[in-house]
Amino acid sequence: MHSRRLAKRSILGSRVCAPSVAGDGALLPGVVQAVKQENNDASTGLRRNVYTVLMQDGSLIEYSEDEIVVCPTPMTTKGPLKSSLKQTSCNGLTLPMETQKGETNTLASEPVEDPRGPDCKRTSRALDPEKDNTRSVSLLEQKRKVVSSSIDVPQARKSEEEVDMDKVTAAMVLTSLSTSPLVRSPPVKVSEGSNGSWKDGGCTSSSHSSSGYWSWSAPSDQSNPSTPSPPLSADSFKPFRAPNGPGQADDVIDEPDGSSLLFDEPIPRKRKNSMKVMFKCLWKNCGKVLSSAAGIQKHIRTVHLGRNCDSECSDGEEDFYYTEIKLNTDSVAEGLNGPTPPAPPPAPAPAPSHPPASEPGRPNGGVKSENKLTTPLSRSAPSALYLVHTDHAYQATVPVTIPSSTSFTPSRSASFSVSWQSPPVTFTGSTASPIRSFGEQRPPVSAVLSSPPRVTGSLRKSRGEGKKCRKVYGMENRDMWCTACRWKKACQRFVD
DNA sequence: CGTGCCGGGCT
DNA sequence: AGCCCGGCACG
Repeated sequence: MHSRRLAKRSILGSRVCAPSVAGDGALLPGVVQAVKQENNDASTGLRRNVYTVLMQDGSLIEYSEDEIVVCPTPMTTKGPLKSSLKQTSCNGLTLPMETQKGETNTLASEPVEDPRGPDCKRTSRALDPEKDNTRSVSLLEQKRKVVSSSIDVPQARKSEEEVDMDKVTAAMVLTSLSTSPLVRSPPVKVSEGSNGSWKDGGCTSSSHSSSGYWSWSAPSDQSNPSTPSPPLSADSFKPFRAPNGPGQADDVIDEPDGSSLLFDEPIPRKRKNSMKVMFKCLWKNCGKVLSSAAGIQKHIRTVHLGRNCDSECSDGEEDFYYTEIKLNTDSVAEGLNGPTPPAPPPAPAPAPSHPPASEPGRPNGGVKSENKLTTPLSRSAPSALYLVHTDHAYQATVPVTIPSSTSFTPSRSASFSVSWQSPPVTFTGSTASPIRSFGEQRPPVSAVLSSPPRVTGSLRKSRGEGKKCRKVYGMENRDMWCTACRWKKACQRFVD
């Protein structure tokens, strides 16, 4: 677990400057693509890191850590490409100018030696495991700044464990938001070369997040008591993805309590959380549902994006075209076997009106059988969505349109705001044109007024129209009703 | 009038 | 909190 984390927060992707091959002493910018340790001093057992640096000209060169230095300024402040969406400040070593301009943030003043810098712990470990290298330190510090200036991290707090979890959580949010695989693995594709293609750094975030509205109040701080919407569970972060790669360890970590948070809604839910995660293609008129992220990515890549290369040359664009949905296998089963299966609604067009379900974006292994789940359940994507809906009873979800331009490159210079409270995820600027991809998106307005759509006190909730337990099971089978129905409360099972 | 479910009472 | 039910409102 730890080893994984280390890898996750590694220096990979860092911008550095390294002496040119020409040997003229000039320092050329590059991005760390890989790090390996070499045991080149047998006597002392000293190990040194060797960084494989992707140079601006596209060449890959290995340098020892003494040879490279942190690149003082980003080579590019523009054209962050897709990375603009990637709020992964953790991995984000690319930082917007503003952040670097020594704005004194809380952490900057922290002693560098302190390995417990809230957000850089891992980074530091990964970077500088066992030596005291000033350059490394400076690199470190830079990173620290990056991170801390992007995210407001409380300085002193809780136990280390908690801190850890928080970080994990935060990372989760970021990762899921980023919906980018680039974050996970060092890009192999380098062609764009010198300019603006250092997507790996991927975290030019803060400049965009300015308009962003990050409700960090996540699980612990549900500051909006009147919000009926499900709280931000650790799970909810994952949905978007984190299929393969570094995310794994953390996913595992969060799993246990994530599920409990998952349905933390006013309604009691007795049923076990037997969820199945599926990935649905959001491409217009497609709606293909696959059981693995890899599968759906591949599908999108090949079918919609017309790329034939494998995941390695993916630039992550696929991520914007699919969403994760959660199937409550319980309900499904029940529906299928029960007396009167809850017929899926007419399914208004592609209505991923809900943020992709929340379930550990657990790496679903490789490309599994793509049809395996295209069975009863998945075949009807609508029903899947339906189920997703039912889990958020009171969260009147209003399908919305997002202001989107025609650009196909999803997140270029996009700014967005996200509120975990209720669905609103709003985009400004160009977004993926094929349908809304980020789950629920609403017009900015509603995002700002984060108060969820709720029936106000006096207004009685208009009665549901769908079948309810009573109708479905009849009075004689009262024991089959959902508890709410039994108690004459709003039915939970067949939510409209 | 049947039904969904709010509000509130009881345990 | 879990359970139950009177009674209102909606269709």
